[in-house]
Amino acid sequence: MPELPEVETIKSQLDNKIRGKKIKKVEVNLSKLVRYPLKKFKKIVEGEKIISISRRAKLLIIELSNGYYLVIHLKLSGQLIFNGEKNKHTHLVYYFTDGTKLLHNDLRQFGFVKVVSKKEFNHFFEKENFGFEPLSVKFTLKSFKEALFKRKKSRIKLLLMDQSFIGGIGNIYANEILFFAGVLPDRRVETLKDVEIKNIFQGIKKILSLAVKKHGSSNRDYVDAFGKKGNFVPLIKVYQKEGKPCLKCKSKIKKIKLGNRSSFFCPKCQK
DNA sequence: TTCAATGTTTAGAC
DNA sequence: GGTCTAAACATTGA
Repeated sequence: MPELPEVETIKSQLDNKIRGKKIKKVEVNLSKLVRYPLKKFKKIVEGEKIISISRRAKLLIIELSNGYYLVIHLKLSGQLIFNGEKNKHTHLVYYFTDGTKLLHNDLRQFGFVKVVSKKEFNHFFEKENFGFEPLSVKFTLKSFKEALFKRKKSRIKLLLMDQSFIGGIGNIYANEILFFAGVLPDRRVETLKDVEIKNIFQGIKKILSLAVKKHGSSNRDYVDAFGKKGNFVPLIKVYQKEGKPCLKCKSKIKKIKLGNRSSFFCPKCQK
């Protein structure tokens, strides 16, 4: 579940809780999550202080005092919980010198932790080739239009979820943004009118910032850094609402497959 | 028992 | 090169 709002929530909470703490020991119960030689990983992490926590797209970045960075992706079901209770999906535990700890859980085991040195850091993100950071002030209507112009044939929903186009939007928010904008998910970029592009742009900003404020969506497994669920689910208008009446016009919400993912929309409100 | 699920990557097709 | 699809990863719950 972690899309931008969920990762952003965890980032802010962890920044508050673990910045400045020193890692005494790291326990690894499922080594495939660690995309780095295990012995080296422990050597790099143990004994270091946490300098900062940041986010790029859906990645969480923990900066260590020795110049290394831990780059974490939660994929579908990852959780980072401060001082939580261990369970059978707890694959990593960072123990701090003050007696607190940070759990990394992952039911589906798709997530990962990578180690990146200061030297490799810029190169790493160039290689990842993330697009716009949607809540940044640098992401403007003008830059959005210019980028869209290069992807004329794409279907708009697939593009919103394309991390090299714009970073951080997943299936839930892509559906919600297009409902907000009144645009059908399978529309080709070249058919979009100017006002529709503007509405999509505003939808990106509005939906994502509202979802950050609500600490994200807990549809299944997502919890924040305190193990609590997010509060955006009651505000979801179309995602997984197939057959339910549209909140605006009472038409039945429809579902189609696009790029192997479910897309939900109101056939009357979205054109 | 079968299917779908929040994300990404890869292979292959046109 | 742009774009699309299916499959793979692992597990759960409907």
